[in-house]
Amino acid sequence: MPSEQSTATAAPPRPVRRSRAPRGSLSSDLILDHALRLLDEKGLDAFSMRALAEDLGVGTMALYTYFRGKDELFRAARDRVLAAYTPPSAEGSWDQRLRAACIAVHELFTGRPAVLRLLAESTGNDDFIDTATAAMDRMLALLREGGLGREDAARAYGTLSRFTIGSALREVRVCARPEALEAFRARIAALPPERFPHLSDLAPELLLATENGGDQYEYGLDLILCGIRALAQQPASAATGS
Amino acid sequence: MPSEQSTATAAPPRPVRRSRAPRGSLSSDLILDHALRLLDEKGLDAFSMRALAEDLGVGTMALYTYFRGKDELFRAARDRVLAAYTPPSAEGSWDQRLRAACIAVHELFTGRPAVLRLLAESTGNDDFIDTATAAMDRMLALLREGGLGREDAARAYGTLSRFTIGSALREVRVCARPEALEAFRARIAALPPERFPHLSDLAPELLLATENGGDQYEYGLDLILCGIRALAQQPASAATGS
DNA sequence: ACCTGAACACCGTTCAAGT
DNA sequence: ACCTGAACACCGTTCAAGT
Repeated sequence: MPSEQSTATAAPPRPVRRSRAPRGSLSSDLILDHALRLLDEKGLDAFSMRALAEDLGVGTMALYTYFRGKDELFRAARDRVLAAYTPPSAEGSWDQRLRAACIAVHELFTGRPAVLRLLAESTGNDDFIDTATAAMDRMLALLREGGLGREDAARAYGTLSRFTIGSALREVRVCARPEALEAFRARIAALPPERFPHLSDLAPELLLATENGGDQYEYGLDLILCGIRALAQQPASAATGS
Repeated sequence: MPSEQSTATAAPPRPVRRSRAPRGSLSSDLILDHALRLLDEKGLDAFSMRALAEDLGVGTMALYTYFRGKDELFRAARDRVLAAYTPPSAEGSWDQRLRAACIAVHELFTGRPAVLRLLAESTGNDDFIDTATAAMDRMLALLREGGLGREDAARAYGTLSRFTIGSALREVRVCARPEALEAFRARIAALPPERFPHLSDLAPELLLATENGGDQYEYGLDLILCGIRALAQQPASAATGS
């Protein structure tokens, strides 16, 4: 007789899994691997505990022996991604290194769209993993090395992190989606030029900027770094407009 | 006999609504009013079509005669909020007016936390309401007035909008939540100073910056404006680091 | 037309049970 | 201990029906 498992004559609508999953077939690491793959491929909205279990070929409740629930699983997935962060090699002046560090964080985020959304929506209530804390510490060190005062360093860091999250979010949600880009193009082309003269006039440039998401991040980063450098050359904290 | 409605002797677990809602009791505007109130009070996560219907005292399916579904209702709610935007009065130099316009947008967003999340998660596939488009056009006009080239104006606008969204998100998710602030305080206090020296050293300043979310926005905005002003004084597009 | 409840196909999670 | 299915309390939405 063929080796293929022969008890059922033809598979009815039921899922493919036939028997109990063997005892050691699961682990938190394996679960997280599949969860991140599912998240990257299908997106956060399509993710569910049931879908993840099916992807693993186990019953839904098997997941609950490794994670208290969906939230805990998501936090573990997020930490797994953050742990993968490796700071860029330290070369050049303090601001060049700061620039490189920000870009690395931004790339980490855009590379994991679903995890970015998790991060953006987190209330910051939970502990972060060491690598994330270390990255933060390193950026603060660079800002201090540049000569910024205590308060300026703290606030400049806040500015960089807010811009990085906002930027990565936009890239993931629109720049990286062909349909979204196409919709943007159509919308901007349909605008009545007499009511929105500048928008219509700058349409090609706006489109180009939207298509090249990564470049846009670096462009904005440089604007902020320009302000930070100005801060570094002043004795007191002052970046007020007038 | 008392006036209170007398058919039932004692109300069983069922909801309070007793009879059919009268014919004209509903309207898209009324639905949106309640939806926005619910969204602001309970948050996006607690919102559901069923909860909204109960809040309105109608059956769930009544909502579907006014909106095709949840997405359409959310888009209408978002547009209602965006339509409430009134640009600040035009006074001062171009950069002062740009600053004021950004702050107004930021305040609009932080005032409607749930709608902000909707906006941050939107793929940008859908049309925006006129007021939002007009605000965008006005900002581009100011950047051009400042002397920025076509490409610089487009990209500077992108930078401002990315920072504004990222900043508003952070404020809504952590700065405005006492529990989140408290968690942040506890976390930062528990950090081993020998491993994260700068983070520990700057703990008070980081906390202060997190508590004063709005100030943090203006601080970062000024950093970006500093970069934009530098751009305005140069002939070609150049904000590169070195 | 406007509003309704029942039903369908989902979801996260609890619980008691199998091995 | 590890894994299971059934069940519970949700969800958005379709559908046929009432007025």
